[in-house]
Amino acid sequence: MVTIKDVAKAAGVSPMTVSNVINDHPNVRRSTREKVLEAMARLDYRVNVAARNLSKGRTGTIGLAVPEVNSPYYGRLAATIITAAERHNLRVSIEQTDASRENELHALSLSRNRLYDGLILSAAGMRQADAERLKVDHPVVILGERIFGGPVDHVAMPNVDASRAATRHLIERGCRRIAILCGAVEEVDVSSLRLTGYRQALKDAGLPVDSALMQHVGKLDMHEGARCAREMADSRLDFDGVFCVTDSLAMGVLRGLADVGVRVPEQVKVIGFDNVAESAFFIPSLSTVDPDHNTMAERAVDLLTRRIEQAEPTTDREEFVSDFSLVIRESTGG
Amino acid sequence: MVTIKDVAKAAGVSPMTVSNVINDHPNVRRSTREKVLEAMARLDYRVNVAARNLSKGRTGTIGLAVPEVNSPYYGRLAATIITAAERHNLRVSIEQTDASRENELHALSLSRNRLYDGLILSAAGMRQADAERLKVDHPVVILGERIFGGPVDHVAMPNVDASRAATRHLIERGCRRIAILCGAVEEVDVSSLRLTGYRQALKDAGLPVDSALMQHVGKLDMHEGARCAREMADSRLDFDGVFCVTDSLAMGVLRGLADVGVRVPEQVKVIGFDNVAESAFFIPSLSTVDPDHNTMAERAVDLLTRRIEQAEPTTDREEFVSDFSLVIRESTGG
DNA sequence: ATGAAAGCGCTAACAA
DNA sequence: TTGTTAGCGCTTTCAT
Repeated sequence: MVTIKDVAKAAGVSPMTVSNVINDHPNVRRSTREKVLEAMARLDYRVNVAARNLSKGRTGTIGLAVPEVNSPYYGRLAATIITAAERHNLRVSIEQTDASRENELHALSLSRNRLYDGLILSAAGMRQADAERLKVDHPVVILGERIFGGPVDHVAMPNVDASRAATRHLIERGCRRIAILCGAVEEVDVSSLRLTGYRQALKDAGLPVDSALMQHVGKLDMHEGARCAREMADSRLDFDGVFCVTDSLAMGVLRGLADVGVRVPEQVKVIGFDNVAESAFFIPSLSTVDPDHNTMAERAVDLLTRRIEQAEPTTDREEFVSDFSLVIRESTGG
Repeated sequence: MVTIKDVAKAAGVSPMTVSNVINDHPNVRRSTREKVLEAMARLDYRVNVAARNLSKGRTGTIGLAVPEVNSPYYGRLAATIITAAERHNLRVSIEQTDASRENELHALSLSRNRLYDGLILSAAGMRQADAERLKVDHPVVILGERIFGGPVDHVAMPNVDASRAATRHLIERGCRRIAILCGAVEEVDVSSLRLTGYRQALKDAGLPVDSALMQHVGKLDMHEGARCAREMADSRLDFDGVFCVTDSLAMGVLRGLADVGVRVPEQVKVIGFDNVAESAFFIPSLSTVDPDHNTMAERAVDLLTRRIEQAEPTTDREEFVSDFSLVIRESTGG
């Protein structure tokens, strides 16, 4: 293993000078720099990042805890975050939490073990009551709709407004009996917030809010969407529109409705939330809400790096809510 | 920051004893262990992983270089690898290469920087001629169909056999003019190998190999699949079956054919390769090849950890090819 | 069973 | 501009 000392010896300088060259410090004479670079190349020297980290008290890595990386939504999030982190010269280590509270807390403790310089936690299992657990000695940015006003920076979606807009769109397209597919509604989360927007839109339009039209599923995935859609149709529930709180659910619904011969958008119109890549290619293509993923991911990384680089901890907290836009496709009549 | 020394002082023992406790070494008296554990808890001590890594010459992290994490195929691969690595107490740091040769070589150099204990490289840009570049001083496992017989362990898919089986399936379902959608065929890669299987199946069945039916696209993604399918239909190419070398391409093809009013499977049958999650939910659902992702990912991690743990480097190399199965769905007539 | 010494490879702070 | 010193927090080795 070639060390900085070996290079120093080979170049006839001190280890410190080699370090200065490696780190592009200004006070190195051009000729010295060249000598050192030549020696580095000749010996095929590589910095030992562990040693540098120990010395600097940094790891150069941030953690990203998401429920699962293999989903259109979190996959895209992870991809964007990795790319954004690269620009700050940070690597991203991924933790899959399976949306469990315990695993999310575990990810927090890993960041406390100084494995990461900071953690981006996409909370899906923790509750508002766990907010205090976010107070760790390393920077944390939280993503998602489970914890608001916590002790750390937070990036969220415009859940209520966007859901209201999505539902309003269905109404404008003539739907009068609009179902919503969401998860269990116990406390503040994706489902409860989007349900609120849905209710608001109905109220705005003077439509009744019928609890028979609120369908609660176990997981917000394609399987559940398909199953639920088939059940709704089989049970002869009267509905002409469906707002799904995620695109995965919505794609499942499209499949489920096709299974039982319900035509979309002629008989039932469907809209989702997330604008995942596949939604444009589904048949029919899926109308949806685009919450500006890129900005969200970049904002999260920016907030985190700001905290990492900031010398003294401060108590100000930033709450960032992204913009959104409606993407109208075939599933609501183009 | 609480260090091992602080704990030692608090517990009235030496730092070494604390270290022994942390690492579950046997030679520690029970009472001593308890004292130390108590002190650790009281001071809220956390090991400094960077320091441990420097000392041990390990990082506890492996690198995973994939073209992009936000694709159904690589997302699933990443998810499975992260889970498998967890079982070995390894974290996974993800590098996105965008399938570029340069970025893949860069990932190799990062692993040389001792950032990772080892690297799983899903090669999509490197060429057979680059095989020698895989000879680095840290363990590497290569995934994919670009480099065979290189200097490192290799995990691959049963490309030729599986493609042959997929094409044969189309023939058995009555197709006689079967198109193939693949990328540019310059050297050994996904496209060339699967094209070989396609040719073999045609030959087996005594069908002519018509180069007009071989469609080459730029990227193996949904956009290109849709575009190509529309062009094939618009150009009045005569075909009654399509074998797509990836599911992403195939989902695009389903969309493209729908755009121009071609019915699947009645007029044209379509089969893909990968069995990504979405393929079961597409309308029509997509027949495809399932290459046993889990085994592949686990095998890759197993091979890598074996190398990491092996004291002396050896020159034996393992070439692992996964099993496959055909998944028959609506797009080929159920 | 426990501890002392040395060092992993690097960099911050200061000295020359 | 360059070099010296002194660690970063941990583990390995060897002594006790």
